[in-house]
Amino acid sequence: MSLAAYALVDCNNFYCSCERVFRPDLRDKPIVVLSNNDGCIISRSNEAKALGVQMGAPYFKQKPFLKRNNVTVFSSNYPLYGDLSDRVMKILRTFCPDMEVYSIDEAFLRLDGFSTYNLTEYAQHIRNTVYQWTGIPVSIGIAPTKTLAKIASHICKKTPKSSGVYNMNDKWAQPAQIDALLENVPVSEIWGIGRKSAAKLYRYGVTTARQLRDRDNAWLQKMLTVTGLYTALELRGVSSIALDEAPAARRSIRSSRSFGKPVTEKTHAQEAAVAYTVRAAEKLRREGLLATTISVFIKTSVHRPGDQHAEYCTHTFDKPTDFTPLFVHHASEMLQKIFRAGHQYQKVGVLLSGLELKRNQQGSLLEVVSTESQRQTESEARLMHVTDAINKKFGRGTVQYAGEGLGQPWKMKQENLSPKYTTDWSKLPEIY
DNA sequence: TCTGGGGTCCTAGGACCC
DNA sequence: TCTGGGGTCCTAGGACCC
Repeated sequence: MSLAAYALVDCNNFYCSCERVFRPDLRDKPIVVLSNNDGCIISRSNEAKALGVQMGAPYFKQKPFLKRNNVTVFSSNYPLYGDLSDRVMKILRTFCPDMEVYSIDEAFLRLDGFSTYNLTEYAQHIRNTVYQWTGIPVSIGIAPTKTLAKIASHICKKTPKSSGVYNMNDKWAQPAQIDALLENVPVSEIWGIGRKSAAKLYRYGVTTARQLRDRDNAWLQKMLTVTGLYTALELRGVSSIALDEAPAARRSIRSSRSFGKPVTEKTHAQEAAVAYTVRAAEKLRREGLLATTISVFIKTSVHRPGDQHAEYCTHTFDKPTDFTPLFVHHASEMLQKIFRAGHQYQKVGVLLSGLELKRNQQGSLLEVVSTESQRQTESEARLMHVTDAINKKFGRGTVQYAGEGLGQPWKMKQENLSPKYTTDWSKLPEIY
């Protein structure tokens, strides 16, 4: 029987690579992409990594260094990354229909059906095609499980001579080689082992992937719950995390953002809560969903230890809805409740959950609907439809809720955005 | 002065029911 | 009003992911 084969296709430095598609002049130059609010560095080109720029480093601290070293800085352009991601995924699907789109820049392929192929060569071919058709370089790791495929793709990125593909299955027949390989993987780098678990494992002397793999099941489950056990099984080559080809429906929608500067006024916090509520509700309708609960949270900055307050509050509706004014009403009310004067708040957020498909709602034959409430529902739907249509056509915020406020002093910082690259999405097709 | 945003899953514990 | 075990459902909190 042949070995199972999962491939992880991982776009290299994805956001940076996307920016380079439109700026070929930056091909061998150091570049970075910043998070929202120009907060921190979330993508680095290899040249930037070589300079020692750290992932997640606060931009304000790195700014002089970046300037000195001629690093080109981009603010994130998510519509662009989303579009390029779609193109990459479409190409991958033509090579292998058993596919899980794992994130904006990663996909798992299940290559079991390709046993007559030389998988390494096939992966090379995939890689070359993606690069030719999109300009995005990818790394591909192949292994008997998803967790090992992740490791394989890491190895691949670190080994220049791998030329973009690393096939662990080739070595599977020589256990000593696999042992040696896992010996070199720190436990903290394993997919599914985060900071807390890594620290815990360290305390018990488990520092490498090989050591984790060789612990007994009961111990693993006790220390790391079943998810940790699955991870260890996967390291042994026993596939325990299945390919998720049709991801389950979304369960929640969140809209939250850090303020441009700390907020101390209740009205400002409330305006932000309303604005995020409006956005979350737009997303809800765009995806044809209804929500049964809305939550609002508020928090101070972790970087100000002397001034800490975080709280959240939830409201559940009698029946699922997508009506913005209703969300807005409850969001404001809850914010009033959790806001405490005297704190410098850093962030508020809104979460819609208990989601269900709107079309599953229609045609409830058992419910007795009065013509009055029927008419009410219809006019609500029409109102939402019209506002969404106007905002889509003329830009977000054309029709705005009074509660969002006009000045919006709490808004994300924009000063550092480089105007040239915040291109309106509608302009991009002209470039192509 | 300035440190992202949006998700999922697992578990423990409480409420409720029989 | 007391006694008991066990099941289900919900939620908050923790941990992880990109």
